[in-house]
Amino acid sequence: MSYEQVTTQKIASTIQRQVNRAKILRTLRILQPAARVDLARETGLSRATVSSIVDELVVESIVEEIGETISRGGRRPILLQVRPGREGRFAIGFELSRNNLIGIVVDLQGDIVATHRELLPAGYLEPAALVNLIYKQVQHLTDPHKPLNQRLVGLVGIGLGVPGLVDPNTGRVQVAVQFGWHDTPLKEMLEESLQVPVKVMNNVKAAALGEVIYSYPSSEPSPNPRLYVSLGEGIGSALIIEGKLLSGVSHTAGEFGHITVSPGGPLCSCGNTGCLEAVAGLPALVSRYLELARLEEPSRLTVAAGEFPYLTSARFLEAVSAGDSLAGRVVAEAAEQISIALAGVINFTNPELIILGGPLGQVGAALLNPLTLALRRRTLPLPLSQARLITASLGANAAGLGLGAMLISQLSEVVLSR
Amino acid sequence: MSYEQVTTQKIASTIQRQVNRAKILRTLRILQPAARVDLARETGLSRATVSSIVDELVVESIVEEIGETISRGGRRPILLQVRPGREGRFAIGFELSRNNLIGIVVDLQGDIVATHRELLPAGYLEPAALVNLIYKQVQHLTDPHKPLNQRLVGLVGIGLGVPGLVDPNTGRVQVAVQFGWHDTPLKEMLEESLQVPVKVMNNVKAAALGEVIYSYPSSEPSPNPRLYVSLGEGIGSALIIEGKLLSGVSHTAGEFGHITVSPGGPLCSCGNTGCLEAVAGLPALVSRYLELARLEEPSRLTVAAGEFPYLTSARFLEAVSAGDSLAGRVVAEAAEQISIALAGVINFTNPELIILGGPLGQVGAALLNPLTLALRRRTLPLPLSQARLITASLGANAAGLGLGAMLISQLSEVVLSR
DNA sequence: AAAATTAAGTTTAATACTTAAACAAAGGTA
DNA sequence: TACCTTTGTTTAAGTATTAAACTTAATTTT
Repeated sequence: MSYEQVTTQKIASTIQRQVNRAKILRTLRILQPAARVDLARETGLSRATVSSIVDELVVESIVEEIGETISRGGRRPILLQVRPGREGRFAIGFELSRNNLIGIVVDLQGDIVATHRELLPAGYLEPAALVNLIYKQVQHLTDPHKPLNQRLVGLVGIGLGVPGLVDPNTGRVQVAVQFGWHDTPLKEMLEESLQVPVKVMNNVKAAALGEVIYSYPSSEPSPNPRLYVSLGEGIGSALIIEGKLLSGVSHTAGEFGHITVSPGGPLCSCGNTGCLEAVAGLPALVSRYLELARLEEPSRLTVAAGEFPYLTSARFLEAVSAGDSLAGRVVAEAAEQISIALAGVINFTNPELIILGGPLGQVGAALLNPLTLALRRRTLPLPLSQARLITASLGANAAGLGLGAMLISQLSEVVLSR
Repeated sequence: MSYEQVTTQKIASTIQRQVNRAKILRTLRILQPAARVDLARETGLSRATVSSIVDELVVESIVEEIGETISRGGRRPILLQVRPGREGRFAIGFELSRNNLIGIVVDLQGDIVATHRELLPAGYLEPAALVNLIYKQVQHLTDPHKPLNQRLVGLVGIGLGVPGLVDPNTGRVQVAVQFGWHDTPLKEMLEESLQVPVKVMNNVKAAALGEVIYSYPSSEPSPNPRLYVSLGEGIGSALIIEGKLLSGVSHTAGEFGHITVSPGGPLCSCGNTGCLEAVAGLPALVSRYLELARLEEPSRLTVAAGEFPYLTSARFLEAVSAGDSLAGRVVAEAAEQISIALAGVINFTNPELIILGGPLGQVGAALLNPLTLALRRRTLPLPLSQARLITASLGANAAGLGLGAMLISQLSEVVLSR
């Protein structure tokens, strides 16, 4: 296997070495461009050690020299940087949704090097067919100037975000309703096909990782919780602590849509009553809009929203953005309900950052204004004052970026076994 | 300072050494009693390395040889164990409450070696007075057979649980209403007085640590979330992941009592309406009991609960335990409300263990039966099926044990700087 | 312009650890 | 008694780090 021969990184034998390698790589990613002295000063290691490790990293094409800089009264420092693009190390993150497969190449600097979007054929998607599709996309996404058998050189791994319940440790998709999958060993299949490490996880969680990592670029993972909430047809969330996702025993942590916000309220698909999703998921908002319209202003039904059976979530969101006052009211009502669940989670986790994503999460002021007002009522002052509330910014790239960045950052992490 | 000379542990210089030391100590604590071979087999280290590190640990009186065991066809293995009692290393955990200061000595095996309970003088307690009290208790709690200036030899550190808002990193008590403290640097004061490392944290969180650690004794910290909920006058909780407490940006994580469970319900002291604490805190239950009693069965007022002004939380709980049906109804109503908040947190964190503590949390079936029924309605099936619900078991020792065990376990942890 | 100084990076010698392999100790088995 | 096993220790070789010396290459001073 040419891949293994060329890129298998010579495993730094001692833990000491691994720790120092990781330290240097992390420091360089933050300080870059920087000289060996800078790394020595910042890491506390001797210049000799830094030299030795940097040499290793250069041989492994993880780091490169980019010329000298001005002297400050002595030998010129040689500037180093983490190697950008597909010449160095890179990772590919994929997001699978009902209709699309989006692939994103992330380099060592965390930048996007290439993207590819592919429409999926309608109908049932076999796991094996997906593996094939990804195999082909990987060819598209890798360096076209390299010969085919060299394309995977430098690929650290690939990640895949799947809408469904995934065990991120085994990479098995336990349930993916949209595709009718049950206990599908996607990680295994992909690793066999591509011969690179594969990470499979839930797509919302992958998106959360992306939004969180790129919300404070190039900084260290924070020890404080950061929360990502996705508001759309369904409502989900993810909590990230020290750069790691909270997964839970059965990998369902982050379940946000089934928090009870209206005890005794409408019946939810889960069997409980008054779940957030049942009152503030997009389908519920569309129904509520139609209900109010029929009651109060039947004229609207044909103007902004189209005939009764044709009001889709997308059209509803357009109406909100266009400033439709009735739609605005519906969103404001939803904000009230969302605030109940969100205030609970803010009180409970005391996060430093909350990122609102998903179609509804990104409609802007129509949601944010009533939501922040309601949160002020329902949240304890201290945790609320520490929580920055922002809107997601990566769009459809979030999951791919999250997975890519995660794989990249694993290069500068040390895992102490046991 | 004789303390420093005798016990300062010769800092194992390299990271490699630290990691291996920690690995061996952790393994021994689990396998004990065990021979050097066993440790080598289990840790994957060579017998030579194990010998060298064990020798070090014996010199530092952390480990001791306890004689030979039967041969299996060769030289007899020499059994080792972590040194028990105050001859080896030990830690002291204190819990401060309104009326008591409880101190507990925990040894390397996690066992209680000594305890001391002291009634606090009524009235305002100066921080300096507390420091003095603790200083004296430490004398009581250490080995009476040793000369005074040798008593602190082997003391790894002391911990203190305080009812109030504490920054566990700086050890400053930000607010402790019961004692009228504001931004009090207790850790600093105690370290200056005692010359040992001090950890100060919130008492409920310390109790959570204790209950969680001792619920699965001697096992490794789980990567899955474990939740401790304290139900009493106030309602609080703590979430523990990988053996570490979720603290939050402003150290208020775990706030459970101010989750909205009854939107538009009764006004809470925090300003919000329908908080869990406002409807299921003990004062609310007492009021509710009196309300129902007056309405339905005025005769009870003089029987089980005493005259109107004399029904205390304690008496109410006695009535519950005695099987008073009206009190049972009140608790069942509270269980319904608690289930709303708890279901939300179970869905959100997907814990493997939930420990109910606090006076109300431990009343037994009167709470557990309606609570488990309600949880079944409000929680998603998968997370619920994975969550084991148990009752706290350490009583007043929980916080002290938690702090002691935490300090002890830090001996076998490696912190990678930066 | 030569000499002195400064700074970056490399080499070297000393030190610290780990490990495989040899060895010693102390038992069993045939 | 001879031989094998197992535990624990010692030894020699290999891997890493570091302080200090050294090299390289500039700037500053005289």
